Amino acid sequence: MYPTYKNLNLPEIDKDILRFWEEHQVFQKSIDQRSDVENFVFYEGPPSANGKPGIHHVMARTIKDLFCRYQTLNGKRVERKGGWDTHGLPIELSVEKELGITKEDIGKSISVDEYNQKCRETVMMYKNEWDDITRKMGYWVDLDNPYITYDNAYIETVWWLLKRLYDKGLLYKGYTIQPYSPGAGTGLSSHELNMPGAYKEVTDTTVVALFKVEKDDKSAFLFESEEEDVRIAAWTTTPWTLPSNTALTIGHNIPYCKIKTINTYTQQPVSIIMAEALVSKWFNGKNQPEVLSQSATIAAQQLEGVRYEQLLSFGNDIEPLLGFDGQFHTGAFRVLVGDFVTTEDGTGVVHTAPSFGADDMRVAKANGIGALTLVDKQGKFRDTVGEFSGRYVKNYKDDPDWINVDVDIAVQLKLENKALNVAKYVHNYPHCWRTDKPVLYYPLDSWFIKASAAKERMYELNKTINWKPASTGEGRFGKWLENLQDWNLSRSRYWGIPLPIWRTADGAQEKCIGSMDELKAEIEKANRQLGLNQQAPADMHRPYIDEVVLVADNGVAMRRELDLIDVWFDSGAMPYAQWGLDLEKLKNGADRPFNAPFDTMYPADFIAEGVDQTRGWFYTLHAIAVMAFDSVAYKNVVSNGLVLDKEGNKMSKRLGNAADPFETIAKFGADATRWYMISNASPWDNLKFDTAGIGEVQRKFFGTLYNTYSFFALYANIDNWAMDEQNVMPYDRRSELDRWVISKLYSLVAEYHEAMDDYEPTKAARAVETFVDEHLSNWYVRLSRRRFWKGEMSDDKQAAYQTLFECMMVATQLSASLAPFFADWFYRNLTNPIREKAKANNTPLRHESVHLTNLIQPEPDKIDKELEQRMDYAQRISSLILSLRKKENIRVRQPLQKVMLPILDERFIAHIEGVKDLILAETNIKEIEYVTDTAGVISKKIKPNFKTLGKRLGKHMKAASTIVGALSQENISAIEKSGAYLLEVEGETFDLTLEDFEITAEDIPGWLVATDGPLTVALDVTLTPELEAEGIARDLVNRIQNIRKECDFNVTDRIVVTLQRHELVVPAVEQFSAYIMGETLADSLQLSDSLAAGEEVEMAEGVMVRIGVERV
RNA sequence: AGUCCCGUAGCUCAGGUGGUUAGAGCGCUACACUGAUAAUGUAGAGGUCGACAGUUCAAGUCUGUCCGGGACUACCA
Repeated sequence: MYPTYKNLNLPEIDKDILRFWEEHQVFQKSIDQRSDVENFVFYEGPPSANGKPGIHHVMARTIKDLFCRYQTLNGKRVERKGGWDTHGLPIELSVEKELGITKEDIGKSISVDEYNQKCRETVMMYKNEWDDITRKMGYWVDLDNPYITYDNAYIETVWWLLKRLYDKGLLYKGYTIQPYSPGAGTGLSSHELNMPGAYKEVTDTTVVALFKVEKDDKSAFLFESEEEDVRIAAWTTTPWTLPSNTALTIGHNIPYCKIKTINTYTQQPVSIIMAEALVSKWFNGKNQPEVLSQSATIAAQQLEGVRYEQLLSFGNDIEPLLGFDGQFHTGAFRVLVGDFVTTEDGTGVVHTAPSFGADDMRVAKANGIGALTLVDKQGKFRDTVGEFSGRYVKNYKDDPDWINVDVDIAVQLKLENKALNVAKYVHNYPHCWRTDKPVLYYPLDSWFIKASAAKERMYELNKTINWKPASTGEGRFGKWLENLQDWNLSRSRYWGIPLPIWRTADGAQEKCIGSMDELKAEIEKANRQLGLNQQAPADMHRPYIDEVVLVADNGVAMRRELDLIDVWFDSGAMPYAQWGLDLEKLKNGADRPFNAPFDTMYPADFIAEGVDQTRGWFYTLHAIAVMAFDSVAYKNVVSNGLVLDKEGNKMSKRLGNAADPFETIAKFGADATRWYMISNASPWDNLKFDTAGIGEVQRKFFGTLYNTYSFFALYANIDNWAMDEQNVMPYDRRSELDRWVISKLYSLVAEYHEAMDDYEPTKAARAVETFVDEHLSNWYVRLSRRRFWKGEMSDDKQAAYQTLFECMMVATQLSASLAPFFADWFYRNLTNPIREKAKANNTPLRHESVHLTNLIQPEPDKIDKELEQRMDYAQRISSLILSLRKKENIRVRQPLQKVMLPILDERFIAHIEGVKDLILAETNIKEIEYVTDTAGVISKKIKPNFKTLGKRLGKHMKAASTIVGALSQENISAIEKSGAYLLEVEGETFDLTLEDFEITAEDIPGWLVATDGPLTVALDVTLTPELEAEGIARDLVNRIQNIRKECDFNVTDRIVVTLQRHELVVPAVEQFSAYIMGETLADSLQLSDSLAAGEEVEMAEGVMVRIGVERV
């Protein structure tokens, strides 16, 4: 017996199937039963378990899961090792929040040891939620043996990779300008700077400062008289950097000029140099100085090298900077030329303070300029800055009495005739996401990976990766690679992988450690040489590792560089670190000394994450693979878009519009949720998540499949029918309709494989949906219903059952990757009754789960495109006829005598003959008559074929269109007959053939006509008494069936019918009683003059007839 | 600021290489069907295809410039 259900309950199915999978270890079996020579390699991007899973994780993991399941069904072995990302600032932050401490407490009120211990505990805070959502959404991933980035074995592999890069000369220590948070006491990564809300709109005091030009040979041309006061104007939004100014930078192609004016603050005459394009911005406006005279254009080259007086001098020495020429320089107060200067705002001259801007540093180093760093790491002026000493440049201490030093500097400049303009300016500025204070750009020592050296190779290898969508790979990722900067690896933090580099105090000697064995050997060496008694720490984290002292070749002690490495390196190292180092291979100096099964698991065939990982995980995987092994890390990558709320807003906990994945799945089931997410839009488009859409999927797709099954089960149980896999009726013995749906089915299989192989899950899901809904349910089943309930078992009935079974079976397989629960439930409903037999015979349905079966493969010879074309005609013609019936208000139960089809093409007749019976049955019509144009009754419409004619006629097309449209019926007939036409248009002639026209039948005068493209039908709506009687007979069948149903009779119960003698029904009973009795399973049909019992039903408008129905 | 994605019916989306009535589903309205019935069919209303230019005989489709939504990246003075 096939199980039947009252209604479809997807969440309930989830639970049952989940239990089944776990009890029978279906996931494990699905991997084990495949050979490991047919690997499909998947990498899991590790989530961090210190945040709760959201609906967007369900999206990302659905994509991962469905391709892995597809490949499994397709015969591949797909291992899915899970992983956890355990390091990084978010974890540190949540610990600090929980403990109520700040960075400064670490090492004071809490030891680094305790702090890291707390991080280790906290990182798995939501592991249970993650495990739970993983199960409930049906994501198959191995969570029993995950890789964890804080494990020693993982860290050791990361060290090995770093050493490999180190040995290739790709690691270096550099002094660079980085975003730095004085409040937090640490540098910030670009990732942190881009956290939501980091960029805030702030109002800053801006100054156009005036730098007095020193008169010498170089600058002499700027002076018209001995006493002229010539100054260069430069704009800044950070006046606190002005004391640290050591240069001015101009742009090479920017024209400059000199303006004579009166300073509005001091009323003194002054000559000001700035970009010509910006003069109008600062002069002649309201409250602005007036231009007294303007010089001719001054080229940047003339200004380059001009010297000026220091703006605010406090007697500090210029700090030497290592120039690009390899020498240290202390040059200062010169005009430089840089490529980053624009005339979009400011004055076309950039105030340059090398310590507080990356551009500034670069241009200074290129030109032998030194620096002044007059602000310390706490964010306050050093003691040597006169009246500004000790003042915080921003309110980093939350001091209520804090006074903005920018304003004081501006005031001083005004008084000293050194300011052209002081104003408030609103702009976006990055803030530290932890302290909420503005970031400082500050020179810091840090370790870099010379990613720029591998830029070309990364770009080249990227071209071999299949990106979905392609634009992300070429555009966002490709462009990023083209302009690749070195990777800042250092983080001055506590909870992360320590940098494995030891240095002597003078930095002259250093050593990079690549494994635990190496570390142990080096420790022993140090113990011997330095007389220490150290042991390798059991935990490779800080603070233990910091205590290890190694020894340099010259016998000097070396200490570890205190930095940690960027957590992004952790995740990018997972292809190797998830397996760990193989000590044997390591000893033998293998190129890739990683534990098995690394060699068969690299690179990945497929990875997927959100598009926000493009420059995150996708990059770090690629960068490490290219730099360490000159390889790609993955061959196919799907980057999915965001999940937004239904209004299109970003989901956030703060706004309360974030969908809870647990709630959603509990309410709609995992499958409907998954199906909705994938079928609604391509995964790389943003999804406007609306649960109404899940409901729709539930009804439309799952409901339809369920209905189809219920229908099947109802009759299969009555007929005691079961699939006999070893005795299948050949297709050529099945009906046209059967062969049609089989053809459609295999067309679907081909389309499905193509889409899935191309990583286009949306196309695949939609194709399955269309088949199930339109072809299987709304055509095949609807037209076949009668075959299932009519009479005893026959070949035709067998064929119908087998065909329907096959369609459902394949639809299940094709749904299994995306809707794993429902598909398995469906599969088991269909196949459980024959499982034992299938096992005995070793036939395909022996598997206990659809996820253990072998996916149906495309079989081109089962596809009959001609047949599909025929059926398409049948469907469209039926539609046309039904629409005519509707228009004339003739119910479908009322038979009609005939329909006429104009024939435009001889092949058409053959096509229609094949599906004639279906059309006649569907539309309740007796016969089809083909009409050829010789009958002269059809009026036709003619149009030029724009595709063929456009190229030939070119600009005459418009005129030709008018001429062709005006052709008469006779002209059209002539063209059809001769197949040729001489077109004369605008003085030119063209030889046209039949192909150059589109001729359609438009109308048959006197008939009821409808058209759809090339198809036209004309309906004969004449009703004879006999047709009317037959119509009434069918109405009677309908009413009796309704009564049967109301009385809750079984489908197989036999009845006797008594009918009130009414003039409307008498002819029907006289002529069609056998038909009526056959249809309603009636043993007798009596007319009665006085029927008191029974039910009164309406036979026609206002005509009531009494019908008595009794079970035998 | 740069790079990329998106903008087609009230909503969610289709619309190879440009070709003349721009489609589907949902929703709405009306009618029909009724041995799949919390399903199904037919019909109707609903579109200046984000805007403006350009290329072309012909643009939803190609090019450019904007506008709106979003993501990522950034050293912006």
